[in-house]
Amino acid sequence: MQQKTSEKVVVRIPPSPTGFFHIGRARMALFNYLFAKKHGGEIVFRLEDTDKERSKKEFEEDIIESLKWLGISYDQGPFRQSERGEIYKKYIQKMLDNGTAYVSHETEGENKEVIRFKNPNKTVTFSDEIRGEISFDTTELKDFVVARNIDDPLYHLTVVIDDHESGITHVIRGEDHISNTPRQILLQEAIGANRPVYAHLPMILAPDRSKMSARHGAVSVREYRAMGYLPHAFNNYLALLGWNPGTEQEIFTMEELIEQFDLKKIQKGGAIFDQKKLDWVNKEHIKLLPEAEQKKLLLKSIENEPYMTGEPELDVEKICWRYINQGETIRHLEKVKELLKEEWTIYKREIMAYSEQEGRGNVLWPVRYALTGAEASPDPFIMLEFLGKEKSLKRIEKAIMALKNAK
RNA sequence: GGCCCUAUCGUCUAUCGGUUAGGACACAAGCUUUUCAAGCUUGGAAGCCGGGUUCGACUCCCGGUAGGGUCACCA
Repeated sequence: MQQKTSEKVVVRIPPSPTGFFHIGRARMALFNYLFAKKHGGEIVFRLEDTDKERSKKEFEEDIIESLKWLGISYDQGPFRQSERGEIYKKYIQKMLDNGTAYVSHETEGENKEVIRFKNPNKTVTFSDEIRGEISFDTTELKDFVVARNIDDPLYHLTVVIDDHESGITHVIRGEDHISNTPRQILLQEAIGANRPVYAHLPMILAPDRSKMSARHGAVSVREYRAMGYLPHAFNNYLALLGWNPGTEQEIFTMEELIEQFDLKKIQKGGAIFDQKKLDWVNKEHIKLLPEAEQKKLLLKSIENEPYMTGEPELDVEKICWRYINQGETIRHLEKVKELLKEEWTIYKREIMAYSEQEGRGNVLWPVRYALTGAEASPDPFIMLEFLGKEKSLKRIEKAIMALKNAK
């Protein structure tokens, strides 16, 4: 049965702690979050750790931390499937009793006996919010295994039971689950669960259009976090990967994302992750920050530059701007040196006035270059501020000496 | 291979039968030099192929091709 739209929306974020939280899962969590918030719904956070071999506490912590960093909160959980054995057992017993599952004697495999689903062998048709109607003939699924034994259920069964128990109304997940859907629907029918609304999102692809993996560079959220991206910018970019509101807006706050989000506007094809565009989105978000915050970020981004960690090496040729001669450059630097003796608000204004008069580049370039010895760096005033008066004066003096010696 | 999904600039995308096919990132050129976590101007760049339907298809239908997903006692 399809859920009534008047019902309260309940979605789930169900990662399995078998690896670091990666960008694909982050985007899936984001879309669930946006959808739930948009409709005033609830979010259930569930850790799918039935694979005892591969599930690790370390990964569980990484998932929780990553969600927190992204600002994706949840209303219930985290639940761990490993702690819900009694619930699953009850359902398996029920299935065994009503004949929708049976104990099967195996000739191959690890166990002599497993629990199989009694497949009614029919065609299952479900409606996907993004792709429309999808049909499968489930005969090829055979009587698939649903549990190793009554205490050891497998993925598809636990998913269906948990979704049912949590009253999940919308399953928003990756495209890789499309072919899992019919067997889960069969299981829902066997345990008497409602059918949620399905929405299968396209995948994030590597630059060669293959599946994203560690081979293709950073894939875990923790790595992007370490690289210094703003969480809101990261969410913004992830949201844009496969979705857009149909307008030309590209930079969104979380609130705007929630406000404008719509499952119907999600793309059907996979999308390549483009770090250059992420950089741009991040930059745009930085511009929205208060000036003090921007300076802090800028300072952090250059903390390892040679001119911050040590003394800059000056190339005498590069001190002068374009065709301005050395004598004139010395004169400009001497003037700036003198102006620098004033207080910050004063000298900034004075130097600016002086360079407007003498030609900005003629004055500002030598100053910036003297301070950093680099062709690319933040502007001279920012550098003056970061370096402090004493260090700045020393470096300008050094540049003047270098010019005089070169004469 | 079977089944399923998908297909517009290099990338992310708009278009929902009639547009010079729009925007953004990236790229190129130029300007600017408080410029490299700026800004401005300009430029090149796309409907996978073949059939239909229609007065008219990027848009609807069918076929092909390509890519992706999935076929576990993993999740």
